[in-house]
Amino acid sequence: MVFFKPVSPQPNHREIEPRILRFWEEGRHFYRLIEKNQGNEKFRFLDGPITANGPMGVHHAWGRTYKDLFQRYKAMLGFDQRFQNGFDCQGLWVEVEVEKELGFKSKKDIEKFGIARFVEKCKERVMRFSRIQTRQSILIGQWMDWENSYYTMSEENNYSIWFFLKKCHERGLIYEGTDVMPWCARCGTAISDMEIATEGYRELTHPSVFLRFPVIGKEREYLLVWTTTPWTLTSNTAAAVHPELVYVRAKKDGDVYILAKELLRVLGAGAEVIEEFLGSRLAGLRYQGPFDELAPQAGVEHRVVLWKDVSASEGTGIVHIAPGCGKEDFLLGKEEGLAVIAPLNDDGTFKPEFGWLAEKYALDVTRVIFDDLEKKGLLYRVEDYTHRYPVCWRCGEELVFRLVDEWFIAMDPLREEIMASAQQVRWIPEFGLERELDWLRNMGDWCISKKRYWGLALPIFRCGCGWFDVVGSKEELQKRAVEGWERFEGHSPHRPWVDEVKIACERCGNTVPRIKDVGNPWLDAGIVPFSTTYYLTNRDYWRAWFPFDFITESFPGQFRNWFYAILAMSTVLEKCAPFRTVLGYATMKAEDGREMHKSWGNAIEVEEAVDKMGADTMRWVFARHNPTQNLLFGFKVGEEVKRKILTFWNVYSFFITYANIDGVNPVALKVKKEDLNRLDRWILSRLNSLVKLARERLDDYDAASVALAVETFVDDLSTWYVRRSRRRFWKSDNDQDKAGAYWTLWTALVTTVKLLAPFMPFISEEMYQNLVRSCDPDAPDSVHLCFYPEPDLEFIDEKLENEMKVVRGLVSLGHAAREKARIKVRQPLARMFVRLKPPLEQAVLEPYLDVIKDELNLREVFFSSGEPPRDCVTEEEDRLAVGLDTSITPELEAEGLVRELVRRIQTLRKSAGYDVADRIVLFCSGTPRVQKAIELFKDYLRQETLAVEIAFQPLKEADIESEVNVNREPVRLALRRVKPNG
RNA sequence: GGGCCCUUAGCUCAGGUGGUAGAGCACUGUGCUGAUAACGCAGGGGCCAGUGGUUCGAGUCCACUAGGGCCCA
Repeated sequence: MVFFKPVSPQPNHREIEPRILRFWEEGRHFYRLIEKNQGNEKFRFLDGPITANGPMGVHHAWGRTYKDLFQRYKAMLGFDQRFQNGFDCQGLWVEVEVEKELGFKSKKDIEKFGIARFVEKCKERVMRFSRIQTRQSILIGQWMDWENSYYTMSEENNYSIWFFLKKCHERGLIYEGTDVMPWCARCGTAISDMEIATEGYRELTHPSVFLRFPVIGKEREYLLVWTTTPWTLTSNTAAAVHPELVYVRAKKDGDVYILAKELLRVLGAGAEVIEEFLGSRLAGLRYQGPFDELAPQAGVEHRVVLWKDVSASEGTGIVHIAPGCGKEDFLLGKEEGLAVIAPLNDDGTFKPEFGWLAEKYALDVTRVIFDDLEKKGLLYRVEDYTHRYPVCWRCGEELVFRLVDEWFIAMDPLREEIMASAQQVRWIPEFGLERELDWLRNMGDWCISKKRYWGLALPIFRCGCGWFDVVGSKEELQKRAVEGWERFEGHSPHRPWVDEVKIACERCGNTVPRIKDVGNPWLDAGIVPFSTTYYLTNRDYWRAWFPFDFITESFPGQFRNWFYAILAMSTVLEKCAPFRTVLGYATMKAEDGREMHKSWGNAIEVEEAVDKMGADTMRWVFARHNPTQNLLFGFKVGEEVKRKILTFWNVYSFFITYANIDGVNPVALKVKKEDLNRLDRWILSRLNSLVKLARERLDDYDAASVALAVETFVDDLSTWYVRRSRRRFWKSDNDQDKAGAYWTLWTALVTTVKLLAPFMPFISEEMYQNLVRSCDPDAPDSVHLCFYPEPDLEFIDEKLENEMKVVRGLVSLGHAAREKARIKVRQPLARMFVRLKPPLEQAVLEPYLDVIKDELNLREVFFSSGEPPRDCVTEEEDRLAVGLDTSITPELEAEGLVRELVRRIQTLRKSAGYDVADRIVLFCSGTPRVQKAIELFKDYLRQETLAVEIAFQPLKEADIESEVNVNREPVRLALRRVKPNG
């Protein structure tokens, strides 16, 4: 009886993976897994939300592999889990893409289109891509409760943030501040530090200008200053010098210039130093500003101030200060009480009061400013300057610095608490903690507002009288609403609907609208430890699932983003970290070591990877990689990994082939431990050592060590266990030795398949169905419903494993000696001498003699403490030496000849299309030498070729005939299949 | 300017607690031919970035230098 489905020589992922997906869908295995574990001890995983703003990339698949792997592992251990996936929905990134779809250029286009319609478009886009990402995730084998994914645009999420902000307000942490912020004119919004530092700089070349500020009260005497942002000169109110730096007055072409001595070279040749002095002497010096004729400059007194941050490494050592146009300038201006001029509208154009510059875009006026300075005689020199300049991380537009009113959460009072939370967490790798603490030490106040449309509606209501309050819930809003509730009711808490609601000022009684701003999107992602566990509406549920045991995300960026947001928000709400362990992984690059870019042709899409290499292969590439290192991903590494999988598949295929021939049902095998031979016990020891390691390493969230150990094990299984055990499967006796071999190989395969299930869910399911379900109807009907293997310590025998290592080393030397003597393994040899490495006793290796003799085709192996006989071919390594006796007797030669013959006949069997178990009649004729060899090894020949009869007369009706040379002897061969007759 | 990580064979990477360098790919030779559009074995190829230290002994621990990456200012 045949138990197993025949196996193709190679796994076809294109056929297997979709079939297994259908199998899971029809069998509802995922939901049955959840039900099976319900009520057990919990494993709490929190999914960091993926931005649902485009198709997923292969780098997402890396993270999803970890997420799926550890959740599957914990599920196989029986842990109760939520399996909730998350989508990040709100924010500028979505708006930018929708604007592109609609062909919009600026915020005006959005307002014209209508905020309500625009917001609906944003929602639609998110829904579209969340569906696409879900489909992609299923393709890579991720098991999640897809019907129950969370969306950060949900009411639960938005109102939870309201609650959080109210908590902050109760602690007095929320304030409106005026600050100079990096500003994207196209997007019309400030860009926060968090966003800018991640990917917000580009190497750019701009024209820079040296210009002169006339010193008041002096003829033809000037401060020489330098700037790379000419538009900011319109708002200059001061010039800064370093108090301890040496400055000079230098004469050039009849004019006198003041600048740092070290930078005198910018004046060019012919400058003559009149005087040297410290910068501090310049303090208070008054000068004429470059754009005093503009209305906003009226009444502004320009003077020199002292500033320690002035550098003498570039420019002139005198820094132009415009407190309305630069962050540092603004701080300095505050200290020095300087006038603040804010020149730009939110679209980056000059305000109307800037005369001839009005409505011109700040980054477009460089030329006209130079011309104007030239006309006024203030221009000294223009030169190109290359520097890292901030750009909008979403739309790529160059940023300007703009004085704005934004809302902040004060972080100083929270800094220590959040740091304490961060220290409660186990960071993998460990340096993660230092990174996070470094960020926490240096972080500024959290700018939470954005002057945009699609996002969290900040629940801040501010009255013209200066009073403001934060509303903490929908219910509170309804209770306090004095206007517009009916127009809002029934809508999601988004713009424009929520803007209809107005409350009363508690100070002056006026009707107060919500501020127009939406929230920073990291608030959305930061609240999910609470919103997804119903913190506000179901405390019992929250208590059961909070804090989370595990999160895993890509390190770069997340220290200041998601890790930061969830730590900060959880610290405010519960004074603790919301997760216990975080596994971080590095950055994915293309195979050529460069970043993946569609335009460079080195980007790989998820679908393409799944189609070409298979989801399992891709997952294995990820799982075996050291997560702290950048991963170079591509089809080359895919091919390498595929071959490792193929080795395992070949062992599986080998087992199935012979188990079917023998009609073996492994479950019914009665095998006692005494039936197992040394190789069986060896591979079972290796197997159980592997299981033990897998458990230990996975419990420590270390998938790579397990994957690499599995690869080593599979190599041992294939190239040593199976190779040395083949004959036991081929032979015709169905004895206990054979049963032991089948049982051992089956056990090794099934256990490994279960070990691999979290790593490669498809192929392990495929193999499990055939290896286990085919012969054991009582077994769970999916490998993912099985219990994860437990090591049987009884089988672990370190001594045996070490001895086998020596044996394999010895065999390796034997092969090397044969190689050196150029005698193929097929030719039997009489003897090999072995000199062991001193502490090793010959008795220890005695039991392995058969294995060694078989592998090297030797009659005898002799151990000795001395050197091997002189006429031997020797090989030595690490004080272990072998000597091969290469003399070939006629009898040995005859045996070699028959072996060669066997090989030829096997090839013929194959070409004739025989099944491996078909019996044959064999015709064989040749020289007397051949005839004699056959006579001598007749039994061997029959056994190996499954010949029921060896004929020396030509066959009638031969299936295949051939004339060959065997060891230079001509031989005629013919085969005929024997019809099975019951 | 400060902090963190990395630097091992031509390429991609392994190398707990310090004890005479490993794998896969590629290359060369070769074997097997009942796992065969596979597989095995063998070989060449590394002063483990450099320099100092600790140690009987350092790829491994410490310091510094150089190159690469990330973060902060």
